[in-house]
Order: sequence, then C-alpha cells, then structure tokens
Amino acid sequence: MFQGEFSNNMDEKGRVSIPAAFRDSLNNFHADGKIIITRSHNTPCLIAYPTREWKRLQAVIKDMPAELKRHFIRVVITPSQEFAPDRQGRVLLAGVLREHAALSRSVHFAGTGETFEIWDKASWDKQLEIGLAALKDFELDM
Amino acid sequence: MFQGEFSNNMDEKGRVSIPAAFRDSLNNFHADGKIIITRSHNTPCLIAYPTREWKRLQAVIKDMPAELKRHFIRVVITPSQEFAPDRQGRVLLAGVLREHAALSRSVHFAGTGETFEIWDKASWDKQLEIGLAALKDFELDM
DNA sequence: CATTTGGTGGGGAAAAGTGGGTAATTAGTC
DNA sequence: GACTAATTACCCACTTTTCCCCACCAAATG
Repeated sequence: MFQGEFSNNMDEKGRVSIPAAFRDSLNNFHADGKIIITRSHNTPCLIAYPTREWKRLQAVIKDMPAELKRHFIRVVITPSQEFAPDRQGRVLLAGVLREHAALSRSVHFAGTGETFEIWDKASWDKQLEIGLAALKDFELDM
Repeated sequence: MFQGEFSNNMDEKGRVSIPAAFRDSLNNFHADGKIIITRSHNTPCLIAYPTREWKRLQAVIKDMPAELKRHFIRVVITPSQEFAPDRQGRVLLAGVLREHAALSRSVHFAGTGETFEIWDKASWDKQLEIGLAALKDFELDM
C-alpha cells in the first residue's frame, strides 16, 4: 500500500530518494523491492509500479485492440525503467522520464494505493488546486 | 462514537494529543485503535476516520465516475496518514495536512459521530459563528 | 486531601534524506 | 581495437527529522 505525500529533492546528478515509507511497501507484502517507473499516459507525471502491478498493466495492454495497444506500448511500455533503489534509497531517472514530468529540484511523491505517482512539486500543487476547486461544492453522502 | 469538543496544543515539533475520549472510542467498539487522518474536501479542516469508516469512504470513492474519482484520490486519499497514537496519545501530522487546516498552536477537535474533525481553533470559531448566524431565524419543529 | 488520568515539554537514539568522492561502466573517437 | 571522456553506480559522511521514552504539571476523581 502506498499512502501519503512526500517531497524530496533531486540532486545535481539527477538522483532522488524514494520515500522510506514507499520503499518499505516495496519490500514487504510479497513485493520484490523493484519498481518500474514510466510515463502516465494522460497526466504530466510518472507512475511507479511494483512488479506485480506492472505485470497486471502489461496484461491489460496486451488485450487491447491493435491500434490502441501500439500507442500504449510506445507511450508507456517503451520508456519504462526498472529500478532497485541504491543503498541510500535513491534512483536516477532517465532524461525522457524527467522531461515528461518536467521534474526540477523539488520532486513530489503521491501514494495512490497500489502504485504511486511522481510529480514536479509545482505541477502537483497546480493539479491539487484544480481538484480542490472541483470538489468545493460537492456534498459527500455517506 | 465521537462527540464533544476539545482543544489541545500542538508543540514545537508539530505533535498534538488526540483527546483521550476519542482515543477510547478508537479502542473500543470493534475498532482497532488506528485512525486515518486526511483533508476535508470542502472545508478547511481535517477529518479523522477509524479504520472501518475509512474503508467505507474508500468504497464510496471507488465507485465514483472517473473524473470525480481522480480528484477525490488526489485531494483525500493520497494525503491520508494512518496513525496509531504513541504512548502519550499524540500524532505528528504531515505538513500537507497541517497546511490544509492552517493549524497553528491551538488545535480544536470536534466529534461528529462516526468521525471527528480537526480544526485550527480560530477557523473553528469563525465557522461556528457562521453556523449560528445561519440558524438564527430557524425554528426547529419536533 | 490523596490518587489517578490527561496533556505538555524535552532529551536521546535511530532513521531518513542529502551531498560529495571514487570506482566502474559505457560511449564516443581516433 | 585502444584510448579518452562522460556517465552511472556505489560507498561514506554529515545534517535533519522522526520516533520513543521519561518526567512534570494540571485537572479531575474519589
């Protein structure tokens, strides 16, 4: 389970620490410590999948109609990178990925349950504001 | 059941005691002692859910139409933090949450039945005044 | 008035994050 | 194919934050 928000700094070399809470989730619960990071196909952020979830995604894509499948492969499968964070818990993201999410110094990690998202802090803040505005008048009945 | 109002102070380190009355409710009545604290989506306060209620909320959100769901995930699910209060009954709230509720020193806890809210005392007072004004001319027939 | 319970402050140990240095690998060029 | 340059991986060290525990004070209880 990936839950919570964390901001870490990317250093000169392009390395960012994966929040410890997420690293723990990657190591427990039948996970193997590895993550696959790739583009979000419809959001200016990256998505990190533990191995099992990544396999699920691949299966889903595999069953898509031919053209859609091709697009997904190009956009999502191809740029994906597998990581085992180094001893300090950091990863070095490839240029393509950094650019897609427009990552600068302050990198924001957002847990979403089975996966987590990686945002540039500024983009995240903007996105969040949009969310808050959209929910402003929404009444939640429970 | 969470009822009553309590004000506690947040210390230099950002810790606040959960009122003992609420902690008791968290431990009795088939609860497991844990709370999940997150943003209120339309109010400048935080909401604390015992595990069971949190699951209910997750289920509700899961069944929402795609766009609404996405917003709720960003605003409510992602920033959520799970706590088992320490031996002194305190929790350390993440910055994101503290900011959303604009928490300063005096923190106000308000029981609302199945959950409870966490307010900055000043915001709470203001909100209460608005409530009183709105009900000023309302006659309650029973 | 004594005793318990709840809230608050602070200290110390551990963990997380960050920066930098060096070795190893890769890539590029002659 | 060998040499050089650049990139990447690995390791060490420092700083900051977080967590856990102890101790005190104040209020409530009997």
